[in-house]
Amino acid sequence: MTNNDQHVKLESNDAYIWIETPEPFDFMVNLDYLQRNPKECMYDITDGIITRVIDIAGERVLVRIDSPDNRKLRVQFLSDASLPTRKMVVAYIWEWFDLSMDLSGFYEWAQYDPLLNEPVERFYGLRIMGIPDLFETLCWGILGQQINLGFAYTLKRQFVEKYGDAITFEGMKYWSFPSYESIAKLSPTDLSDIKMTIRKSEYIIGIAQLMATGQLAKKKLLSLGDFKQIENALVAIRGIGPWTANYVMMRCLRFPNAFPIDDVGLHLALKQQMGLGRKPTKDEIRKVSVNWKGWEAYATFYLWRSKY
DNA sequence: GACCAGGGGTGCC
DNA sequence: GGCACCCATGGT
Repeated sequence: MTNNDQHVKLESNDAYIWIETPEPFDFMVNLDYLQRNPKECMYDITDGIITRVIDIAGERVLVRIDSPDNRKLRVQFLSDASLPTRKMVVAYIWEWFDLSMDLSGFYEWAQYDPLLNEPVERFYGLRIMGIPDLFETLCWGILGQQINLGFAYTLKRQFVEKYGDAITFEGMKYWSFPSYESIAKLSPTDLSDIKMTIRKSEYIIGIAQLMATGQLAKKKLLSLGDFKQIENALVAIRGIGPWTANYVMMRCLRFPNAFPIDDVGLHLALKQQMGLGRKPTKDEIRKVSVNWKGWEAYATFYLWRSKY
């Protein structure tokens, strides 16, 4: 939580907080990823400036993030926040942009990989933009199961606007994700009016209940340590299969070797990069990903970006 | 009206 | 563990 202190100048009366980012980092490339879908409801991006709420243990802080030099992150606080809270907001942003990850080991070989050399050059400085909150990641993963992304964003927006809270600033609403405490109290039919299937409602409410009782928590998962143990613990939960487990380990738990191999987006990107004319089989994917050795999550993320 | 979409559960072998 | 089958719902 404090490993980023050395990169941050923090004084309580500063108008801005600056975050030094490690090489390689390209703010615009990461911003382009965040802007991949106009239906996104968890933040606004206008003229290269991100505005969003960051939830710190129930305290909702509205911030703006930009980067005049495309390298350092500039954070402006639009809500009053104590110094400890500001530090936690910075830690959140640090994690959001995956700034603890040393990418040199990835670029070292990826620039020579026949499927990755193009994406790696085109998106140089891209990091896996994560979802630090476990409940939000799990919900997003389940919402996205077996439906097109456009509809998934619609579902998320309806879910957030019905059960989340908003801060209004200069006429705009900025949302925070619904808490698992509030979702744990719902019954599956409560969500049917926002076009969520009963099955998905059951999954999400069940997970909210596991988190509300403390049986499921990010720290608890991470404390298991071993990759396979964490994956098994996730898959044991109803509604979480191999794809969702690896998706969560990739975007929330920050395992660079997480690999959602069943992902349709990955399949389509590989179809294009491999020039197949059809989606690759699982065996073909296993074959071409042998060299990705421990960087499967980053390989997947760059391939996702490549299919545009 | 097919077919597809950033899958998962269940039952069977 | 691997496989077939069912499940829902909006987009195209």
